[in-house]
Amino acid sequence: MTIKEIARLAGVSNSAVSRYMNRGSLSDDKREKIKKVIEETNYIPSSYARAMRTRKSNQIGVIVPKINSESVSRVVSGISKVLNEAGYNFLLADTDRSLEKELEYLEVFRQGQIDGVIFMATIVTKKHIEHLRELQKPLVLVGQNIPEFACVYHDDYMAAYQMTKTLLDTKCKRFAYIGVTEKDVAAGKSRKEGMLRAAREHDLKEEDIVMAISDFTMESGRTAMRELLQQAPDIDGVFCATDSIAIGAMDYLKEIHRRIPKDVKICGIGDKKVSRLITPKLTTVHYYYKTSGIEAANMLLDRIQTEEQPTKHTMLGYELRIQDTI
Amino acid sequence: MTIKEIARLAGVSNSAVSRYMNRGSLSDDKREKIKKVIEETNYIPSSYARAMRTRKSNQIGVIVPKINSESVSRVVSGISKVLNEAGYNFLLADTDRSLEKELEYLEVFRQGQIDGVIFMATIVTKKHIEHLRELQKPLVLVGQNIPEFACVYHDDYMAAYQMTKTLLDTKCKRFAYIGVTEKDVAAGKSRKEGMLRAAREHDLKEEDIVMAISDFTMESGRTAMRELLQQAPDIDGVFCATDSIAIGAMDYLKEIHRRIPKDVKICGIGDKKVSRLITPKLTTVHYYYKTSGIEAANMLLDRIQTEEQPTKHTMLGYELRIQDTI
DNA sequence: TTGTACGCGTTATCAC
DNA sequence: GTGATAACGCGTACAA
Repeated sequence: MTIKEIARLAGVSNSAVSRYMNRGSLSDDKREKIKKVIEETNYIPSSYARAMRTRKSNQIGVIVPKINSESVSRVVSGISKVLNEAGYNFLLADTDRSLEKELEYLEVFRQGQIDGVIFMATIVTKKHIEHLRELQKPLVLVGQNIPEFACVYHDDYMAAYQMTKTLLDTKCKRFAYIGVTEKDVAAGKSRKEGMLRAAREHDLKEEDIVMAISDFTMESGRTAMRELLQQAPDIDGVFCATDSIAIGAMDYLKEIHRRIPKDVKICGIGDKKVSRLITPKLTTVHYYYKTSGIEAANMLLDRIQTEEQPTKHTMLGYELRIQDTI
Repeated sequence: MTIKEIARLAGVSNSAVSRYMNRGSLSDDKREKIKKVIEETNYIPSSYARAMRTRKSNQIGVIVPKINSESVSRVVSGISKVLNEAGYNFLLADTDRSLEKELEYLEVFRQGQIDGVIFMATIVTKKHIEHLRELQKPLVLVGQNIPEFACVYHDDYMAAYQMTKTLLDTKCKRFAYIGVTEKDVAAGKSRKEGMLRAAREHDLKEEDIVMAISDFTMESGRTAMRELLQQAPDIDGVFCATDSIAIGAMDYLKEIHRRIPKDVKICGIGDKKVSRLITPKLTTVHYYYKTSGIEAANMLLDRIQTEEQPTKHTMLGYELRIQDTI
């Protein structure tokens, strides 16, 4: 069924049918005729032709590092909610934490039928910046603060500062930090710097702090904890850049029968659901992941609908969740 | 940049450029000329025009009940892997467990630029069947077994049977079951029936079993456990249809100081990551969620590429994970 | 191998 | 308000 056939069957012109489907401005009798024919034939306009003609797909590209991760899937859930209500669909690109795949998808989305892109960033290289510039489509970053582009992110620096300060206030003697690569500015660099500020305020020098770099898995957090203890067996306070790391570290501490929080205090960032299920309950920082997805999607829709927008930066707050590991 | 302009700049015809972009059959000198012009101009063919012309979008629609759920996000991760490697993108539709939204999305995907659909089903009503029939596009269901359509699902009946049997073999006296609505055939009906078979084999009649219906949340599992204990305080064995329910139930049991597994034995299905993190570790059944996503995506690609396929049904096995709650 | 010409289905433009 | 017609950009049958 094409618009042409409908027009023929209804005894009107193509344009009349097109008007019927879109705005209006049509006499009532034609409207009736067309309505009847369309109902009889179950006519559906070709979204292919429409997209080609209007250069609008109503599709958003969403790039995420790992969909089967709690924080990411919560962000996506927020994005989904907003976009759907606005009549948009979205293509999900899961990069499995591969920087190359991120670049590839930016390219795919640049070439494809995509009205805008939400990019949940981790490590942002120069190449990333170049690709983002070349995108030439409305864009919002989630999770990282890049001045040049519109962003939604959390206050990692202050979150880490407050969490560390709270930990150090409990007067632990030997303080350790397990972070992630500083190439990830939000989770790596900012959180480390926040932690360092709190340490300084407690008269700790950087060289007094036992530190390790982990990746985003529990297993890696576990290993880091083990290695730190070999280096400094008297550790009695650990701040971890993420909950997964903290949970992995706790797992090891339990295994070697260190009591938490009596022997070792520990805390993280992210407030994963499991934090409240394990024993003892992990002290952590709540992040508004779903909200950040909602904010990002709304921001993107703004940018799509009204051009010449200034790049907006939205920084979300956080909330300390003091539980039983501190 | 259009194909026409490239042709003009290279001094060849449109079709030569088109041939260059697609198959080949072109003299080397023209090939060179075109290549040069394309590189200079950064020409990218319009995916809109191409999609319209070929009626292929290379886009798959994926409908899921809740993306921020561990099992669902694992399935999606599997789907993503396969589709991306095959050069497909996918639109993710998160229905938040709303049956209406499922129907809406089936309609959106029917009308839209979609080459095929993967539908992760929960409750399949007659309306669903109708919509699925009307879809007229390659389709694979995940998680439910509907004879009429291609499906990938787990052996819920046997998984529940084996898990329950193992639980009852530990000789608990008062057995309870917390399930989900039987409208969900896979998680509700099949698991219940598997459970019942094991119960019968242990000479338990259906009326001897204390039962409750929960939804898919921990909170609901917690409530169900509390209510069951009011009804039958001597419960010493609980089989839960999902891990989330079991974890919620455990949370309540711990709160009222029932020892697990000494006072009450408990187990679930799904093998969520957290099952191994809580104390005691939950005995459960491992499901191959990511694999089911991979299988479904491969099956769909088959159906897209070769028509006149018989509807295939793939049932995946499972693996008992006997841990500390039994 | 190469180029011409047309079709895909819609929306936009412009006369009436 | 209405209808003919021109784009939109690509792929391809067909003739050369």
